[in-house]
Amino acid sequence: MNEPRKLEVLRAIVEDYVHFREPVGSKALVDRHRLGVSSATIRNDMAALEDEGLIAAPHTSAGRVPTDKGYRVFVDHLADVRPLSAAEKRAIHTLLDGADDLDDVLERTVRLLSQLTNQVAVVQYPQLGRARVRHIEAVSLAPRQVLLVLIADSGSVEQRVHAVPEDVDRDRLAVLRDRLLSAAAGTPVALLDETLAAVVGLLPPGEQPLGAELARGLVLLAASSREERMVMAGTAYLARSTGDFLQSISPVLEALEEQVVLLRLLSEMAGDPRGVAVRIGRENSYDGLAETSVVATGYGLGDGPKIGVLGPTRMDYPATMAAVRAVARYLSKILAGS
Amino acid sequence: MNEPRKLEVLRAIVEDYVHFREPVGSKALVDRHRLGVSSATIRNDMAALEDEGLIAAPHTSAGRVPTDKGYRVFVDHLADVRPLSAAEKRAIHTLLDGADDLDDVLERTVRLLSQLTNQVAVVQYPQLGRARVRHIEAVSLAPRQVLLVLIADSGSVEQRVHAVPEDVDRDRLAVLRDRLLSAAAGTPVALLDETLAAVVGLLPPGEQPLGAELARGLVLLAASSREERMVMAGTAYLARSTGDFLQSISPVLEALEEQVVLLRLLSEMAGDPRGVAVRIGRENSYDGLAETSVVATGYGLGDGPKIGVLGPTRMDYPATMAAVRAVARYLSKILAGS
DNA sequence: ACTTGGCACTTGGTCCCAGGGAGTGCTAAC
DNA sequence: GTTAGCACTCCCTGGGACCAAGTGCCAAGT
Repeated sequence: MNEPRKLEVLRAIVEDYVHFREPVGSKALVDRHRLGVSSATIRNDMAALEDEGLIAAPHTSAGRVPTDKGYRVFVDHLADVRPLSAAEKRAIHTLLDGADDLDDVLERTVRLLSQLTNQVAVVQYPQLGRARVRHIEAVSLAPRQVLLVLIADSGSVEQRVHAVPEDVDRDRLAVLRDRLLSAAAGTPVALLDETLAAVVGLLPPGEQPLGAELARGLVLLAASSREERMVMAGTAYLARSTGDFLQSISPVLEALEEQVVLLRLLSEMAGDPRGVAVRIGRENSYDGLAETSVVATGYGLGDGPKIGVLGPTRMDYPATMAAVRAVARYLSKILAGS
Repeated sequence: MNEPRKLEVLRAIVEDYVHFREPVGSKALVDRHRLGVSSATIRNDMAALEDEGLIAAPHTSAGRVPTDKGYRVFVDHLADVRPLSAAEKRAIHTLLDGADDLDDVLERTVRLLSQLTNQVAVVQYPQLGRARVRHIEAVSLAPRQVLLVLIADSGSVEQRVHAVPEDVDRDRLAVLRDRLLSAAAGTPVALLDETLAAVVGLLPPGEQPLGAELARGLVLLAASSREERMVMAGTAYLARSTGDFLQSISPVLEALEEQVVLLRLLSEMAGDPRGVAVRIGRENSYDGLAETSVVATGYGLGDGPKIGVLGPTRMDYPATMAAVRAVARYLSKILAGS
């Protein structure tokens, strides 16, 4: 058995199936690809591929369709991430330049990615956890209400009104805030807890309860934002990838609303050597996504927040991977610059 | 012709069609409702209703289906808003109590409404425009970067980092902020523009450029938040209302993503005497929503932000209207209390 | 003036059947 | 290891018959 050719056949099947959206047979294969052998030979190869579980036939006399495992082999061994076209690169630049806010940047990014891939795109907000504290603010609104603001060097700003047990005036609050800020500035948000606890211990006894309460509020703030939000766009594409896929659109929409599910999914996705991680069909532990693939990668520093695309397993992996990677890179650049 | 009975027939048709999701014929009608007359009589009534454009037949030998106009008459003259069941009321209380944040409240509310109606629910954020300024904060982050925070008595907090043309130190900024705040506190956010302009004029000449810049930033902040956000939940229900409706799910999803469209739609919706506004099918100017109805009402004070539900024209209007109204009332109460 | 039973008519849905097409697996020969 | 040929399987399509549901209308009844 000719191993390289067999893989070539798999590639051809995947490409044709993605393109024409219907099972592909041996004859069509030799017609459309220069495989240099006859359809009978291809049939033998296909039988072997089927034995290995890489392709499957919906019924006896239909062509073959790639299985999740088949896509996996395709993605791992056969797909080269196709570079974007010049027009696409231009689109990225024009759409993303001129955004101001972090919110605005993410919003535009996710729309862009969705349009590039014709699929649902999601992007995770930068995690405060990995960022460092840039600024802390505490403003007294009412006698026992304090507005706490936590600003990270990732550019994100979190704020919440926090109730405190005793009345505080402006000046007292300002002093406390300065103490907390000078201790916390520059420390990773993830360590805010210990850092603040240490400072509170050094406060004059009379100030300790209030200080502790403020510290608690700030830590809560950091935690509640680490419990992550995300933005998404392009849900309409789900409905447009009609056909058999349509029955399963409802669970997918549910998954998209259950942000917790999605967030876990994204954070589980380890980057592969080429920098883009792919989860195919049932590889996603979540049942509602059994017929969907997720292509994602991190952006920003380190193994940061994720950005990705979600679509039917029958998707154009090389193109999608390229788009995700390109957009993630550009996004990283923008965030680093601002 | 017996007018009251004709309307009764219309009601029966609407109810049955909503219930069984298939065209309803004269015979089925007399079987399921105590109309007291024979099917032939009903046929005559139905012919009349069809002449008036209130119902239509998909094809010659099918039953009749209400038209948009038919639903309109039903909603205006035949539907009494059915009170919620005790269980539903309990659900509202348990789900909404215990929310802290404004974000959290709205999030829970929209989920709740979606579950109550089995449809897509949307809620608009409170508009800063109608609220009054409670607090203004300006924090210098870097030499030429100031974090501006605007807090309204509606409970909403808007913040953004704003670039200023000259270096500012803490104290100078604090003085400026106090001037701005004391002038603006209590004025409607919508009038922030003029109010601040007046104060800036009274500043010492050296402070005017900076003051003007801060004022500009605050006005921008107010404006950008008035340009409104919204939360939604239950998109999965769209897909579940399967059938002929499914083709049109894609435009609906698009409309939901185009928040601008939705926001305009909601704000156009004038309350009707019973306090809940209904837009049926093509009454929505937006094409993508030609087969969807929107049931909405305002919450909070006056003709405030809107909360509503969106689903197929073939929906249970009385139940939906009741749910929307009940949830809106409870939401108002919660927001007023906090 | 309504209401009603009866009846002819229309039409979509379903079931069945046959034919065609696409594709496969296998075998035997190259 | 490759290829041609062939029998076989199975889906899809279209046509035809049939049925059920529903209508519109008319003539008769109240």
